Amino acid sequence: MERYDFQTIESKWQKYWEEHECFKAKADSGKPKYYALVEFPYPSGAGMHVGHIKAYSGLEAVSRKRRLEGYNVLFPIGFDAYGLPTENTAIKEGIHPRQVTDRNIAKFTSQLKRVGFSFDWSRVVDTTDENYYKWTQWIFLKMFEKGLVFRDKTLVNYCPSCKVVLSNEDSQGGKCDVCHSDIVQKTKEVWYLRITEYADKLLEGLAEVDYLPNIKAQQENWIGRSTGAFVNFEVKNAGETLRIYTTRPDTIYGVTFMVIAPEHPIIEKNSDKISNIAALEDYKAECAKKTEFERTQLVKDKTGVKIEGLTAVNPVTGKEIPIYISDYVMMGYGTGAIMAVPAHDTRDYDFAKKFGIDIIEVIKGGDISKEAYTGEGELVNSGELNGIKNKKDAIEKALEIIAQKGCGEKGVQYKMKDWAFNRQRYWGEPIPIVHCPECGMVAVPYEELPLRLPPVENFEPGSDGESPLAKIDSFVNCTCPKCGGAAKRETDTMPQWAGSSWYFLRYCDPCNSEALASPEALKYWLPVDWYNGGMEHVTRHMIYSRFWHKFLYDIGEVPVSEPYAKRTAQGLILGPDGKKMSKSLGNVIDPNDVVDVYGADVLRVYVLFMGDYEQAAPWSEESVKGCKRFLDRVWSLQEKVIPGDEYRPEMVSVMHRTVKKVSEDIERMKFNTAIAAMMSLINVLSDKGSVNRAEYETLLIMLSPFAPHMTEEIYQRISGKILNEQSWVTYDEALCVDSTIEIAVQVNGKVRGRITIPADCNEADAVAAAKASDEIAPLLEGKTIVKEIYVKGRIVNLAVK
RNA sequence: GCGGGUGUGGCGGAAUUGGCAGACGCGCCAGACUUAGGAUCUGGUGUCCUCGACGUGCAGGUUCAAGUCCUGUCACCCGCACCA
Repeated sequence: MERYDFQTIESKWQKYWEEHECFKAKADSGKPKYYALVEFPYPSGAGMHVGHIKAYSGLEAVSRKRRLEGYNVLFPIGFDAYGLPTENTAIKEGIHPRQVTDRNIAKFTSQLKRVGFSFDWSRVVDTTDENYYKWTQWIFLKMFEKGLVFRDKTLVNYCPSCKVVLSNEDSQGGKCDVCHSDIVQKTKEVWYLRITEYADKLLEGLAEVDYLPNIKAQQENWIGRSTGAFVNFEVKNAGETLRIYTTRPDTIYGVTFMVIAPEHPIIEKNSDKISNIAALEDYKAECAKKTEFERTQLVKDKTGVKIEGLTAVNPVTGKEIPIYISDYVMMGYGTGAIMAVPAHDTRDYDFAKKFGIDIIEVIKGGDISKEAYTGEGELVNSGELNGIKNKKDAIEKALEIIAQKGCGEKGVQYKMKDWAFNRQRYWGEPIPIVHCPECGMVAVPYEELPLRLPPVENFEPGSDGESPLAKIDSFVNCTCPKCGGAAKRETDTMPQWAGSSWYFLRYCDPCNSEALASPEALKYWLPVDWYNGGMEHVTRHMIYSRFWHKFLYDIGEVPVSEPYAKRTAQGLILGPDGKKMSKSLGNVIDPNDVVDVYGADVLRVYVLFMGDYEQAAPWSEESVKGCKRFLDRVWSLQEKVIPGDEYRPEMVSVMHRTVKKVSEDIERMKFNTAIAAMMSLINVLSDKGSVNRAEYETLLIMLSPFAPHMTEEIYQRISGKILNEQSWVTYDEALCVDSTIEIAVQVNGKVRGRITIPADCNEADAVAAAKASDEIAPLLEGKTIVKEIYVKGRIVNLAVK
């Protein structure tokens, strides 16, 4: 028969599906809904990556299976199109980022369609479309209204040569990515979203969702909740207190000094009482110059300066202790000040050793002359706490004492910081705020949204860390919506994470001009039933979007509190050399090349077969060929079709077993073993030399989520029907086993023979059969059987002496 | 340092959760068909010498039985990182 012509046949079915709107999700179908979501791509100029194919092929298989199972499936796609690379390309080519974006989206679209993904193309979302970012701005204003938006100063990476603020990614190693000059830390006033207000809700919400355990762990870690105590230390002759945060109030008797961050306000406030103020300022300036690189590389070497003129008093012991500044304490966590317990904290220990400060043991168990002891043990040198052995009890009692003395209270801290929400770039959503000299920060009225990006000639970065929008007078100068006076627009744009924080809501109702989506659509489709994406997005993107969603839930805009019922992540595809694919290593595989040579079905089967879906696996051209062979064998089975509306008797159990295996494995994302099971089935059928129609149709339906084009074609040829309109195949647990089975017989744990017994054989019969078998009987002669074990359907083991 | 993960043939990986280790695929070897084979088909393929022994990073342990459970240990990968 003719060879499988994938070019013709794949485009034939892609056209058919499109013309018949096979994958369009309809809100009023009467079927149960299923919302499968994949992370929408950033449309880069390089085009699609094989990683995208793997990321989408997983839920693509699930979606196709769900449709055959009778669900109304929403499987959408869109583009997260704002961002720096596009802007840089535009600058380089001297064209507008809009043009670059449109060009890249067109490229991605054609590539995705070529692979035959069953996306609902009528719901495509583009974050840079004004009908979309209108609602991104709308949500921002709602947050502004509810007090979740604020301005604050922060240190940013600044390149003095390019005069531009850089992200951490663009300033790796303390050098500017563009001109390679040294980055300095610069204070700048920027926008923040108060995500920390939602820290507890984000943490608690994890209890009600089905995320992979490691994903939950990463989110918990990112939020980083810790419980402890705030304690106020009186600062002598300054008339104020120094507030610290500690997770170990039980070690308060071991405090021998205090450390505050170099930027701590108490220094400036009391500069008149400090005799070495110049030294402190020098140190502070030195720290500001330190790059991220130096701070992390020089972790072990503690530096600092003692504050001369101020001392603190331990509120529990009354002891007077010195105060130091050091950059190992940061202003951004806790209160920017700590009580140092060198005996039981490695950082404090290093610092104390270097500065010759006392080290007092308060917990027994270590040797503090050698190193800090951070384990548990009996408390000593600790007044009323002495003798307590259990850490929890000790903390409890210490909190009691602190409360009694009125010098502190229980407290909670998070590692998660408020979300710095701005970029000084053109290609992003304008922040819809007006700065009025009279009224301060004023929201752009809702009816004026979208606040459009001005169409300008020159969108290169501004100077002194300003956005390019700052140069455009017609954009900047405006009237205050509140008082009508002259005012200036905010010129920063939103970060890339903004548009992706709610795109899954827009898919539910992508063309709505009255709301971000209609309440009916949201009620019908939410929550997302299954969300799959990369491990690199499980903290930032997922926490940001859960935060936005929870906010929208609180103001009544969405009907459920958690956006994603289930979240999984796929592993990377590595280069053929086993290293992460990168242009510089020249090990990048272009999915187009694979489609050109082998076809879309082969590519899809391979990315799912290459290994455990959740694990990284290297690309292998040879193995791609193996998948090609497999599909070719499925194709050539057409020559061996015989009539039959039911499975042949000898095929019943293997058919049912395979259907069970494939059905279950798709749900568990074990696509590799699902495909392996179908390969085994092909081997069985090849050995038989024939396949009947019932068997073939079942195989085609099982395979269709992976290789939809070929299976549609064959299905139509052998049955005259459309596979996509059929139902998913079912199995009967009782028919999965044969009536007789072969099991192994062990003697003293070693396999010595095998017997064939009825599947429902009882223990006595099985053991008897084992003992009587030709291979086993001789081994038992002259021996005593001490124990007989029979595991039903698996094994007989005879322990003999 | 903290959190997560992974170690199984020449390679990618299976193993119903304590029950025949190496499914399935690649590669390799042999054969068939061929003018030809980098196409296809058939058979073989964990290691070691002959009987039967050894084999899941390493060392112990529990068990009739361990890749799987326990104790210790090593290596690699990813994320966060002076988080008080």
